[in-house]
Amino acid sequence: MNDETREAVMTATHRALCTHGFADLTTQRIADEWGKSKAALHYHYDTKEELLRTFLDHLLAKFESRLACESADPRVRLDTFVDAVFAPVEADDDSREFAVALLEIKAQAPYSETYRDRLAALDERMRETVAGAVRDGIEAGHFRHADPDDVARFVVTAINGAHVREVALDESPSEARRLIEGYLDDALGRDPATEVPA
Amino acid sequence: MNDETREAVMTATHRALCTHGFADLTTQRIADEWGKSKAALHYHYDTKEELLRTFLDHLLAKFESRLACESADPRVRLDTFVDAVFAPVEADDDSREFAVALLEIKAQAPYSETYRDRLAALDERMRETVAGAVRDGIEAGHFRHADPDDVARFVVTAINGAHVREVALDESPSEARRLIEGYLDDALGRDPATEVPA
DNA sequence: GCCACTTGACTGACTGGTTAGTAAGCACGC
DNA sequence: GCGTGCTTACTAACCAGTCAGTCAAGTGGC
Repeated sequence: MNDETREAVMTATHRALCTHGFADLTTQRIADEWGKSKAALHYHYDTKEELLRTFLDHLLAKFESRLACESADPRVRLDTFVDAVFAPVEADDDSREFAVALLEIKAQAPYSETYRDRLAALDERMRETVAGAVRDGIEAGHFRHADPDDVARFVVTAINGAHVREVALDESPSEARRLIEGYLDDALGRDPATEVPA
Repeated sequence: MNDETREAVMTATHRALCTHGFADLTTQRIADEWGKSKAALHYHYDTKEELLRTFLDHLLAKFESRLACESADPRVRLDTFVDAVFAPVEADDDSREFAVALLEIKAQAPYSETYRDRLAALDERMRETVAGAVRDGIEAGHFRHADPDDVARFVVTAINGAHVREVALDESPSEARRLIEGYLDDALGRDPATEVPA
């Protein structure tokens, strides 16, 4: 398949997903967004499931690339992580719709090993990012002593909670972000990083 | 409608929901669990939506009653709350399946004002329970000073997160419970309550 | 330069299956 | 005999996936 075609289908899937939600996402609607026929979609992807699997991989790869931060300062790495999680993707004006669709996917994870695996990989990546930064920050004397894995798990759990609340209660995530940052300050006794993020 | 009939339909809905999940919950499956025909359901409830609205009310009323705790000791009230949230309902051996279905409902909240309203009411109830206990605990000198609303919001957010993780990652909620209790100890400087929960 | 053929991308019409909701009629207690 | 509670049989809509065929862009032989 053409790279250009692939990208167009991924974009169409994303738009159809945001417009109609995961539960009402049909191959017809993806095809409509794409501007081609439903049969053309089945020409490139045998089943709807295969298409969605590809889409999810595409999505998580993009998100993981946003988590990457090479800074040597663990305080900067932690700040960048929180930014990456809470800031909407560039040029994506339906980040709210996307959050909705993502929660629908999370809710379907018990019925699909594919989804579960992808989400588990993403979760591990997030926890490792936080735990690594906390560990390095303690070692460097920036943070007070704490269990890095516990802090990471708690922070990511709170992020998961903020996600549900944004979707199910239509609550702005900014409140949750403030509380999570407050928790990090208390738990780690953070001194503010003076470096600018790389 | 008969009270007995109502209860039977609610139980059937609950079972069908746990067995098939929310996305695959059909009137036929509810009718099968009930032991009557699909048309009999439509005799009592005009639409599927009306039935589900009734079911959700039934469900949240039951959960709210579990949150009720009359103890005068705020430490006991807080413990009871955490117990109520994390302990599975009595005689409910598919609490995991129910958690799955509940997340599916949360994910559908953006598309249904009914669901959103019910979930918002439940959330407020939970936050008030925690905030009230924290406020009283501080006043009574059991807890160190902290913003009761902030603590409540953070705890409930973490509980929301634990819920997603249980469903999407198949993670036991016990780990999250430990972290939340640890947070409460740190944030409030809790001294253990010696009373037994009422 | 032209013809026969292949290949990749695609379309429109269709199939089989599933769904919420409806219609018409039946049993039974009062 | 009449309403309440129910059944069987149906409908209209919608869905994923299939299929036969179209079209354009090659490819090789001569």
